[in-house]
Amino acid sequence: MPRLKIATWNVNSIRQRLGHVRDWLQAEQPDVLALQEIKCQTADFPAAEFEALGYHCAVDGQRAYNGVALLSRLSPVDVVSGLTDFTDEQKRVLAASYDGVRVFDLYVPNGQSVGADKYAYKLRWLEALRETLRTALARHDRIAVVGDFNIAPEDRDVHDPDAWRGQVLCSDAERERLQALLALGFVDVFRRFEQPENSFSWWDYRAAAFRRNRGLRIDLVLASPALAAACTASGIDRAPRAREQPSDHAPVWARFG
DNA sequence: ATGGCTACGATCCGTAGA
Repeated sequence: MPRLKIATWNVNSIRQRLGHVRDWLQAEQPDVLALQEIKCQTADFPAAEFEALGYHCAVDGQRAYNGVALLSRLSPVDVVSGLTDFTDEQKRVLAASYDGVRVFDLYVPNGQSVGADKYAYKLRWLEALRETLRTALARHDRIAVVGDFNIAPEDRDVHDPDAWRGQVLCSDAERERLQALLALGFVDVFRRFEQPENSFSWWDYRAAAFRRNRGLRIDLVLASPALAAACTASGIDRAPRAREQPSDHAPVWARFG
């Protein structure tokens, strides 16, 4: 089992957040950093900036919305975009292997509101994800599934569970689909370790939500059984969220091996 | 008080996020 620090960060535009990401890479030295909402075409991704820091880039971008990228110390192997048997114009999934560890970078659809067309798309998308991961488990022992899941797994992942109950990101149907991933054997490694109460990974830009710690934990690191057994630590780094012009998400990381 | 803020791509507002 290689020693790996794997992290995920929804950066809400890589062009707006280039300085923050560069600083965080240098400070935290992750082996793999999965980015979501890069919001640029693949050709416009600032790959040279990261290559200068010693990172390889695998990118699946699109104009204005969505877009995912994997930054890594090791060269990515067997890079695959998208879910299997699910046609999608939206760039939300990128997978690659590093020293025998398969990493899936996900930007799960937001869903807008319960009952909306986008919500139905989100649920279908999560069902296709389950099939993709079920197939992957048959091929790979060590799998990390990381990203912006846009689902708060439990009430303790929500600053005000009563206000959020039944709302998008917290609805039973969404949580059931997340549980269906865990039922495949994946582990939410953050909860394998002692964590502060009210640990969140996203805070609304509005109403001073970060200062008041009114957030949700919706960015996750899931690990297959064999990889979870090698997990030694996991956490959320709130520091970048406290900076000027932050992403609304914080980086979430886990150490393996 | 059902909003608040930020980014995009188009303009000076609409779409989207969560």
